[in-house]
Amino acid sequence: MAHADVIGAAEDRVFAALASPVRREVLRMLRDQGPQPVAEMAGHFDMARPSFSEHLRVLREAGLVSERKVGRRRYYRLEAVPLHEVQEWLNPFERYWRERLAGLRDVLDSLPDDPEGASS
Amino acid sequence: MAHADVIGAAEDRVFAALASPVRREVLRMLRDQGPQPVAEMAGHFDMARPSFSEHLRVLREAGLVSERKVGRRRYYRLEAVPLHEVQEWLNPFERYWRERLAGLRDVLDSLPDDPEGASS
DNA sequence: TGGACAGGTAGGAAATTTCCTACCTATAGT
DNA sequence: ACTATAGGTAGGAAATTTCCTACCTGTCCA
Repeated sequence: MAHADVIGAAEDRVFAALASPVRREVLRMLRDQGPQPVAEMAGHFDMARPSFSEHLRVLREAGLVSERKVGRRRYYRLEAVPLHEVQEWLNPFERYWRERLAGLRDVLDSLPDDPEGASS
Repeated sequence: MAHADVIGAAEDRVFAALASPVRREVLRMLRDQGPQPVAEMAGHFDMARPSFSEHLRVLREAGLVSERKVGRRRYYRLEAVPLHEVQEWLNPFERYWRERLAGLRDVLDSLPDDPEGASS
């Protein structure tokens, strides 16, 4: 069935989009500061404008952002629903890291106090 | 401070590791079927052995799997804690997709019933 | 109507990823 | 010791990603 392939391809694009630190930072900026035009975001990155445009294209094709034209600006906006799909992918793993974190906490609790952090 | 860079680099490696459908599938297999030797997992992929080894290396360097030698086999095991860090990255976005999903549900509720799903 | 500005596309170089074949190492069994 | 098996490393081709400079389009404003 082709439907599952399309879903799968969409999932691939979302995970691939998140693989870049630049693109994750863009999502964070849109989350914390709301919709913004390109120049506002691009100013935070040491990168030529077309390179930044390319990152926006990857985010757009993953469905993670949308754009709205206002005059000669394009406001980009966070579209968070695909991130929900990522979380759903993660959910079945949760019990495994909870086990591990619980085990780690037990070990730490059994160590002598060391408020200064003597590691190194 | 170098520490944050190291943390950042670790986060990068985890997200980059998740970008491959093959590697996500490996994590799922280790989750659902427990620790397994390489051949058992590799059999599910149409890929030469060294290519699969390379995927395992990426997962190892991201801290997402560990290996334990038993005879001449190496059992790989899921290490889920880095996935917890992914979930923590995702958490601050949750309220945005919840808004969206709630909005979508309202729209769907306002549509006439269509049990057969008429979308082609 | 002519800049100037926002932001995209085109085309290409360099780096990285993904896959391969060939080969090496370590362990098990005879 | 010899051979087979598990799985890694080496080296390289092809595809993809990431960045660049140059240029184009659309909108605003004088």
